[in-house]
Amino acid sequence: MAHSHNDHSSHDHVWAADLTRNQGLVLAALAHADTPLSAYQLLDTLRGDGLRAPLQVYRALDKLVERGLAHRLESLNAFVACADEHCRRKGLIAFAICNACGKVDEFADAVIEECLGDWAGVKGFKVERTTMEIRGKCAQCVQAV
Amino acid sequence: MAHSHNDHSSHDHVWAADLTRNQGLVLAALAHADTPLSAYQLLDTLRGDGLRAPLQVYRALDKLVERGLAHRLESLNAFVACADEHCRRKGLIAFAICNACGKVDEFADAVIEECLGDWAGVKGFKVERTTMEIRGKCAQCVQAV
DNA sequence: TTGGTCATGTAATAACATTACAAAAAATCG
DNA sequence: CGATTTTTTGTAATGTTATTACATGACCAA
Ligand SMILES: [Zn+2]
Ligand SMILES: [Zn+2]
Ligand SMILES: [Zn+2]
Ligand SMILES: [Zn+2]
Repeated sequence: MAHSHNDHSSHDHVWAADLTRNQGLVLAALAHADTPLSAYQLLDTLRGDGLRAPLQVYRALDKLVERGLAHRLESLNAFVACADEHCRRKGLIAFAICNACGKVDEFADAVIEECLGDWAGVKGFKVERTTMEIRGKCAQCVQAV
Repeated sequence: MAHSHNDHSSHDHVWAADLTRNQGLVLAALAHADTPLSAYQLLDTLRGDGLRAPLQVYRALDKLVERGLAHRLESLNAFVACADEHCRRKGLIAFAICNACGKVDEFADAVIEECLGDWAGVKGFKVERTTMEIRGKCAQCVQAV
């Protein structure tokens, strides 16, 4: 791979060892943001690191999402770093997105997943992927009147 | 309103009486489709009826979605007519979308909604709107090998 | 060395959605 | 009724998100 292993020295986390340079840059940008970022926001953020075209970002995002290191929020057309290193061992993931401050809370719920499994069993539907996004106001923003 | 009350004679359903012409056209197009349609697909479909610009479709969709007569599928950037005349009396709505044939099954699940309410209660999150979209294969397409 | 696979770079284009402004139609009210 | 206000419509331009097509370079293995 094209990964040169000398670009990540300033990062807080140990990235999956085999990320390419572009993937590492995108994941780092997502991890340091406190709200979701669109592909074009990522591109702007990373122009200083040599990224120039949307496709470079989209390709990196595809891989990161595929590996569960990042998630796409369909209702925002934006992306977040995975906030839970165990989320791949869990099943369905849900996101609570604050419409006021933009912060996202990632969580898993076994009961919801079970409900879904029941429904799918009855209907004969084969679930491949589930999007669950709750929009509203986080506790902090509710208090802030 | 601009509704002239003479355009809907051929429809199978009784539309909400106060739809405007554009809203009626868009809802009829969605209702007659057997898969979700994007705004631009709707526009193409309705060019013969005089629609020319994306905004005409988007405006109609906004109203229809606001009133619960149509739903937006975030993971497809597309829209469907509401398949359940009582869906506005229920709470959370989920959509099972077949990746093979494109058909969408709209359903409500009280247990999932309750889980969500519990989670929101604990977290102090004020839920405004929930998107739940299950992607996979419908029974028919699973069988079709 | 050669061929295969994966990642990258670049340009162009497609698909989805909104802003801004003007005009027409409908509802409201004295 | 006519005057006012609100809603809907029409149109153009623009902004945002995502993909296609094609060429190149890096790595690996036969
Ligand atoms: Zn995660
Ligand atoms: Zn908030
Ligand atoms: Zn519905
Ligand atoms: Zn199907």
